[in-house]
Amino acid sequence: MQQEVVLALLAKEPSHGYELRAQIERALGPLGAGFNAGQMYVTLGRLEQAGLVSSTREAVASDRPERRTYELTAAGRERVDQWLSDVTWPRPDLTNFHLKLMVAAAQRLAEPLDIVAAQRRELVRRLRDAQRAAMAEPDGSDAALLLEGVVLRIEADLTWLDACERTWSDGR
Amino acid sequence: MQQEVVLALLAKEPSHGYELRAQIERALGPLGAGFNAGQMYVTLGRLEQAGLVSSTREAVASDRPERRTYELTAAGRERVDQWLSDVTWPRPDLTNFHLKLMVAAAQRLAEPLDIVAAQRRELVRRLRDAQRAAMAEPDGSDAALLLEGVVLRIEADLTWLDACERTWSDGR
DNA sequence: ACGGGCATGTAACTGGTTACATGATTCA
DNA sequence: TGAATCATGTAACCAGTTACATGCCCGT
Repeated sequence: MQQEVVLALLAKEPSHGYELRAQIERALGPLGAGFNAGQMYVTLGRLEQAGLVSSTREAVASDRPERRTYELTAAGRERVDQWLSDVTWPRPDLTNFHLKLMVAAAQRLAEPLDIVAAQRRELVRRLRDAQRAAMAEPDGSDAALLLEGVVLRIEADLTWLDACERTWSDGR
Repeated sequence: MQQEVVLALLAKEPSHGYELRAQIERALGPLGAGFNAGQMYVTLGRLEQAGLVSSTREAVASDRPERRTYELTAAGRERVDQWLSDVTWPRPDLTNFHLKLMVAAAQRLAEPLDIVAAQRRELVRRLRDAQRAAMAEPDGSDAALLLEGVVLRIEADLTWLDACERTWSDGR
């Protein structure tokens, strides 16, 4: 799990690995599912190594198994502040698909238009899934907002596929 | 550079590191700029290690400095075929930003709406840049098509930011 | 007795990225 | 002579990801 995400969650309150993982799965709804449990501990270990978090072994009496509580250090808090004011944003990477079309065309291994069509089928499928998932979430919830973003993205990508089709259907 | 991209280019014709790098920069227009030269050779080395490409040292007579030509192996060609029929697509990752708003709100370190505003300024800036770059490219060129995709994505993200603003401005 | 949830961890792989080093040729 | 271009490489870092191992407690 991304270090920043973990730090972000710890910014709210100290917690332990298992709980953090559960929080992510909860907070992200259907999108947060399916990652390896051990990952959390790898990440936490590295963050501690880097001095961004510190941990204390909790003596949990005759409670559940032993656990280790993590909290942000000063450096960790600073990093979170930085992160909050950071406006980087993942750059769209369309070059892969673009190159796929070019290679297919150059080699005559596959019709570019077929590739576009296959990709569109996939995105339409995902769009449907995302819309369905969105409807399952209570209106105005976090998950619903996230899913709205996903839907908008996919729609934009589908529009781009249309443009690809237009460009590749005449000439080339 | 992503292994698949390199394989894709080699699928067209055998080539050597320097040329591949130049091809990428050319093929992707303004988007392909600014990555470390040595990277190419790291990638090629790993691909060779994996048996996907093979190399021969070219004796280039009294031509330019020594160079090494790479070509796909059978396994490499198979991998390219696979890649062509592969319809995976990068999942939009909006969770980072989403979490940023949640943490900011929970901690009262920053106003969520300020964060949204800052992010919007950044994206508007990028949109402007992308549109300007698109106009500089000849109509119907590869680079123009790519940039159109970039523009569509950014617009979708801006629309999503509007939704974020709406959600976070009432209540919470 | 055992399955499932709680809880933690580790060794290893993978792949992108960087900083840095080397050296030839060409042209002003 | 010295900058620009052609050309190749390497050691190291960083972070995400996986497979796997361990062990407790609780309810059936």
